Amino acid sequence: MAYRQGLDAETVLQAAIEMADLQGVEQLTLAALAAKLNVKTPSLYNHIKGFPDLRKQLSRRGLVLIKEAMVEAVIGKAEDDALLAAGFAYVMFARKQPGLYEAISSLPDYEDPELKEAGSQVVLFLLRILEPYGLSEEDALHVVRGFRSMVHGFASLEHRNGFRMELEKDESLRRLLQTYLRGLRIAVK
Amino acid sequence: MAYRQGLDAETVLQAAIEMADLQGVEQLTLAALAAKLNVKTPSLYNHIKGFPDLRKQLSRRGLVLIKEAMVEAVIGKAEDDALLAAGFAYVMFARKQPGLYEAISSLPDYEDPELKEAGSQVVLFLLRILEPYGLSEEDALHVVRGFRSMVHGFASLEHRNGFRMELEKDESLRRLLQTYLRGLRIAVK
DNA sequence: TTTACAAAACTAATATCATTAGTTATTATA
DNA sequence: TATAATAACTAATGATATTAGTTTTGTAAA
Repeated sequence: MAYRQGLDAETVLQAAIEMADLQGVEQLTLAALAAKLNVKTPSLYNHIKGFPDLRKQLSRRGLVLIKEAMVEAVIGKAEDDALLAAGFAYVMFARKQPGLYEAISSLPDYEDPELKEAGSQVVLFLLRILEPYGLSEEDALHVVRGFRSMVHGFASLEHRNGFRMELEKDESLRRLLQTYLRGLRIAVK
Repeated sequence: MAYRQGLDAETVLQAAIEMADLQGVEQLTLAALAAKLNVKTPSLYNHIKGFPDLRKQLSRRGLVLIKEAMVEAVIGKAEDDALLAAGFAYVMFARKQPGLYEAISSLPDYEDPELKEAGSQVVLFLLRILEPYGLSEEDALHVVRGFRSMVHGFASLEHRNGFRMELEKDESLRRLLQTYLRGLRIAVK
């Protein structure tokens, strides 16, 4: 009805994030998104390149935010404390923004330069936390892979209700990370 | 053209698996599947309930097969050796049948009874391997969650090219599992 | 052997998507 | 004030899954 709704790219992205978080990234369609924004579907094309592009933007935003959450969480912490905090921050993010997290983990094409860059930031952050451990570069990279596998696997399984037993989930995560870190200490020292 | 193509539910499922493994589960559509089977799309409905049902069947078959792969891998092995072998079998399965693995990890609804059952079989299998460790039931369940997180996370990241550094992937997986198992030994003994 | 029925394929139609082309109204700028 | 850029629109297209109804085929009963 009203021309000039006042939309811009960021507003569209925010609405998409909200919709993904609330109803799952599968339910995110341009049709539903346009309706939410009181606009006809084709109007969205003034602000996004298309559906795949929107999905990519979600992934990128998710990667940036999850890294920021980890950075915030490790303030004033080092070594095992920092890794534990970073791991919990990662999983908490997935809980709080499930749609955005789904967007990260169901990536369109990871070859995209912007996504590559955002992913690298996560890796570089973890490498910095590992510095005090005095690992070789190769060793540190293996640890980063291990850490990412643990937290992503945990968040992913939790998100799809993969943990159905009556058992405290935070405790499972704490034990997973601490058991790994304990093993790491022995390997090192 | 020819009536009576000789299709049945299993043939349709196999073709779907093949298509998912070859081109990714995103590319799996009823239209493409019907074309591959030399049949019109609506004909598929004689053998499947619909698209969501087909996806569910893929997930279930994947869960069954990945559990069988782990069972086969641990023959003649126990404790750490068995867990390591099971973990590698899990990841190898994801590499060999990427579409089927995607189907497992992008599950539609995990609340479905058949999927629940298939998932439980995986958990029960892991619990049996953990028996010799003499853990309490609660401890064992935490370990199962940890193990599943590690291998699923690793397979998932690897599948989407999440590991971009020049670094042997099998070695990363071996270190991840062994580091965790080492930590577990200390916690226990 | 013939007939009847169930099942597997079909055609046709609908609804929901994303996307593109072309149009109109609004805002900003020259 | 006039012009240009832009954000909305309508209309149309092609792909998708799904349903309804039809035709053909295979099988089992009479």
